[in-house]
Amino acid sequence: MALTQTAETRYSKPILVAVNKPFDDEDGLKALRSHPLFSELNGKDLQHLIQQSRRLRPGHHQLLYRQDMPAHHFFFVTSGRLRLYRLDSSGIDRTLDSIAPGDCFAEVMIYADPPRYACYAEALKSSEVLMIPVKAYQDMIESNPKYAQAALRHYAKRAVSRFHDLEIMTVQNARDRLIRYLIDLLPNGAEEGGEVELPLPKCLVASRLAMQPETFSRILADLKANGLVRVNRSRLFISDPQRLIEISQ
Amino acid sequence: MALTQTAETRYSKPILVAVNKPFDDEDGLKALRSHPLFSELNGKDLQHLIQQSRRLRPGHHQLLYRQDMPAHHFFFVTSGRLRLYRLDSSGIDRTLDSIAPGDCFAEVMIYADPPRYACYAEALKSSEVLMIPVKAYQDMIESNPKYAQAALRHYAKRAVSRFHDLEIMTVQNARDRLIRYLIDLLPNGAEEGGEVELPLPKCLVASRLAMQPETFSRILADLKANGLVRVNRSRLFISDPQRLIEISQ
DNA sequence: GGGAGTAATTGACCTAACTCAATTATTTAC
DNA sequence: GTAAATAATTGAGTTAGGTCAATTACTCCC
Repeated sequence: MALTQTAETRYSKPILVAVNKPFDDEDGLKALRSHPLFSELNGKDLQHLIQQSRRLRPGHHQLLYRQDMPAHHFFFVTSGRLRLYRLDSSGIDRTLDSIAPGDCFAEVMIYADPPRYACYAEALKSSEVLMIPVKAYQDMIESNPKYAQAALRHYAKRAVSRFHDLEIMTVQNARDRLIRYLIDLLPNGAEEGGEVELPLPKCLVASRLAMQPETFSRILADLKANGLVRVNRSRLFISDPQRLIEISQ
Repeated sequence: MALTQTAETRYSKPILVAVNKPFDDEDGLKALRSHPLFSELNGKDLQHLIQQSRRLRPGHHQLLYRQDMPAHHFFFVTSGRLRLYRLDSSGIDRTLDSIAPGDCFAEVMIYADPPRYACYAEALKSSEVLMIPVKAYQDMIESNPKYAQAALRHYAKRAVSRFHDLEIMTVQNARDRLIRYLIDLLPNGAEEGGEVELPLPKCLVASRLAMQPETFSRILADLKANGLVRVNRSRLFISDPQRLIEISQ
């Protein structure tokens, strides 16, 4: 596999630059087709888009882009796990989002002006990612305006979901933020209990929720002691979400 | 002015229901035309949209909608000041955004499914707001696909800006969140100093930044004592943003 | 313009959450 | 498979920021 390495940071492995490699994976293609940004595309347009894209296979801690870099591509994940984060002047690393297979990321930069990445993106384990040129997608939408409807729905949904993330962060205490975060991970929300898998290692969930790893650990230990969650590594079992919500009044 | 009052809450004045009233205000129309969601529309389409819309004139503490209500309209502000907030189970009120003339709000709900408002919206002073039926805007875009481009740019921008808001909230200490917030209010960012007006009363800025009003007051007093900001009511003068950033390492 | 209600400030006190440190698990890399 | 690196947990001590309370300053009405 032909890869070249460019710039490096003291926090992560160097940025990965892919040499063209066909995206012919059956499962990957299927996943792509089921994403709202691509599901409306006809076979020819999708094929054309894929031809202009490149496949990346970043490993653990490998950077895909860094904040403030010009954004010429956006990404679709077919396997693995990634995270978005920012670094402030004192080098503190703040996790903003986790990315799973089937997700798109940096896609909002398609219409940013100037198009620069708003954060860093790194793989948390070996992943496979399709790197799509912004221009290719834009051109396609422009030449086929009916595609814009689906994109519009996607972008609006993304804005709503960021708004929701923001809402959690206005909760003033760490315990309640964590509870809100866990409830959101449940497939049916607060409706019924279930098992959830933390999408990030605990120390990064802590960072995402603006608390220290020690605080995260203590809160979780306390919820466990009170029979509110059962913990097995990064899998949590929540039998009664309503009770969790009650104690977070 | 013909208005009817419906449901009420213990937090705000009742929701305002407008009876049709033409939107023929020169300045208002001009403001609307300069918003990305409307600037591309031709005169006829814009006129048609306005005809289907209603004008509201909410007063202080008047509610425009409440969270979880079905969202049939979105809004454009021509004068005044509003805020978006959520209420949690214990009745704590968390401010999520401030809205100024020239802004649109609840517009992301156009493509939500199901379309329900994600928060409350209330006027902070007498304001004038255009209430646009979601369906009217959707129909117009669908019949005129080239309009979708501008909408797409707007939605993407909105998603980026929510992401940025989220980023501030991952900052762990109250002082640094406040500093980041102030820098963002400066017209040129950290580039050069200037005067900023808080878009919300101080107690609501505190709520927006997940801190208590007392904490806000103390931090601001401290920044003032250190010559970092000069304070005059809700107007703050920041002469040296770089110094502010430095101390927030 | 005066009174009611709300917002802002300040002090004293307290506690949630941070820091530092040491130990034990768990991953990752060779 | 084993060593090295990283993540998680737990304890002890400290502090930022929350809480409660009292005072002052605004703002919005009538």
